[in-house]
Amino acid sequence: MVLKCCPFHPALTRLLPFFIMLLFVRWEEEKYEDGVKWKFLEHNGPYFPPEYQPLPDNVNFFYKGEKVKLSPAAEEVAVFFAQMLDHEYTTKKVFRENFFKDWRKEMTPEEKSLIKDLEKCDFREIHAMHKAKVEARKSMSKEEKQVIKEANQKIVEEYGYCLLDHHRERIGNFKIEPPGLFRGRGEHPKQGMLKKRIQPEDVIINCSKDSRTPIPPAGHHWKEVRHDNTVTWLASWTENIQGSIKYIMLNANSKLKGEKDWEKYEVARKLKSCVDSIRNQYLLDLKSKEMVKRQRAVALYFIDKLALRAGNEKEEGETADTVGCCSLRVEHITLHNQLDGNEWVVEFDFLGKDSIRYYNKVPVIKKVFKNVNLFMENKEPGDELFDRLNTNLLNKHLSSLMPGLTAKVFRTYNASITLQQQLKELTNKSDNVAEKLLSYNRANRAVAILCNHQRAPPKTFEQSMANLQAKIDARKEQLALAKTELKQAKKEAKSKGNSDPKLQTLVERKKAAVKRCEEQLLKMEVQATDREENKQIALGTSKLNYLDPRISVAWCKNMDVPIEKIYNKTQREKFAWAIDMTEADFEF
DNA sequence: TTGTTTACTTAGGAGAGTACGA
DNA sequence: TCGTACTCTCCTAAGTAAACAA
Repeated sequence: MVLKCCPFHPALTRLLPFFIMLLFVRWEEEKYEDGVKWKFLEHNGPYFPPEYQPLPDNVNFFYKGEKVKLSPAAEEVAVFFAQMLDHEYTTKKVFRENFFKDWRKEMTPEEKSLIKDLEKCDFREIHAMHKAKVEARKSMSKEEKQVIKEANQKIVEEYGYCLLDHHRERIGNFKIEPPGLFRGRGEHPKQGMLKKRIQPEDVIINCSKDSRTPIPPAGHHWKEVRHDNTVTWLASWTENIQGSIKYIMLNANSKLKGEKDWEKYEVARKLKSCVDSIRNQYLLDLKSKEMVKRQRAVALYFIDKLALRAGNEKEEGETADTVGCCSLRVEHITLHNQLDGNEWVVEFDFLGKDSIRYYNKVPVIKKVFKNVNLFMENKEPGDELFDRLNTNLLNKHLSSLMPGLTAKVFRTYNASITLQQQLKELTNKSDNVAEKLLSYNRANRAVAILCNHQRAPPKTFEQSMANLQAKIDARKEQLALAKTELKQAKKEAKSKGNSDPKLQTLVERKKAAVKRCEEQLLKMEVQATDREENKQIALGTSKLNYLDPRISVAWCKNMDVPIEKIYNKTQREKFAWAIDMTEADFEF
């Protein structure tokens, strides 16, 4: 099939099998024995943020209106707070309390005994200095910006790459996270706490034995240097807020990540072939005598139909109160026998990952409805809906149905299959590229809605919408005028018996003007619709994480749409494997 | 069986960079 | 040419899930 539509020179055509083999090798070369991720790994270690620079003498902190010279450690933390003063969260009680508590830990005994009330602290000079710095950076000349850019380039060149099994690979996040005040998402109980500066003594380096070990910054040493080739990370450290481990890993365009991504979509495609029998099974399980099975079946029904996340249990008080499917509580569900003309409606209202609200009213089958009703009986609002179920149990069951199957595979599968269906339904080969792209975005949007990928409406949204509307109105007026002029021209031409060539040309010109106006108006109206529909929806997340790129590549090939129209440079790099290997007839 | 640790993917926001229209 | 609006990149938090420990 490659050959039959191949546009290459015959000599190249003969070489094609070789190229294909090369591609194959590039993406699927030497699978190592189980768990081994690499044989050779060399890098220069992470890049550390610059040391703290104390405030100049003319910038001061005040307590109860008195100038106070803070010790460097206390001053640095004060600066973190001062920099955030424009943000709403510095007004939040939890944030302020956490900050003040951690700030006091950095103070000298004298400072501690003096500074006892955050309300009496005046950070305004520090804040002003910070704002001035930001302003100065913005108004730098082209040349100054160029100098900074080149310095950054140099850092990337030195720390941004590693050598992994003969390939020079980009590192995703080669910089150690700088210290600052922690801002979790949503109502995070730890917001405002001090995120401490990471020292080389906190960092574990991972590289191969026979590589050049990264050299720690002068006067420092690493916490540990290990040689574990069953993991993909190059360096790690433990963060002080949650005590979780942070990793330095490869960029998404690396071979290792690419292979993993490809595998993910292959598992989802495998689900396609057995999803019917899995669905039949959980529908049967809805009637099971065992409560565990019925709960499992209902949870699976939600995960499959609504693309809910698994919902691991989390430690209370450590993070914002969010849930997924298995951790849903009674208070997140309202049942309606009848609602808006539908029977058996389940109303969901809960905060999911990143404290993004999930709100949905879903008509379900009667058996599911009755089961949920049963699960809720004799429970308090704060009780778990699925009290016999957890993600571990659910995934154990799933992997027994299909190797590699877990709850999150359903999200990938349903997202990708939805994109493929929507693209088929919405696009016509005869459309122009703009129309095809609108269809693509609509298909993408359908997936984003399914997965509940939201964003905050852009701050300038109302304004920019109003601007666009003003433009539309102006264009409408212009169109009305053009139409009147056309009418007038026609009338004049007719009065001359349609015989004056000059008047005929004028009529044609006016007709063209009307047409142009109508087209522009339509384009703007489409744009307005698109923007309005996209107000609170983020398309990027599904594109990057849930949609098999081969669907999009094949669609581009079929529709003669350049791949650059749907994937930007980073996305093309990440999906290079798909762009290389996908034919127009690819089916998810 | 249950809790803990680890490794990895998924996520939205901020700010930098770029394009586009007045 | 400038300002504004949109896009992209970076950042790092917040999930999932498997391995391991008790």
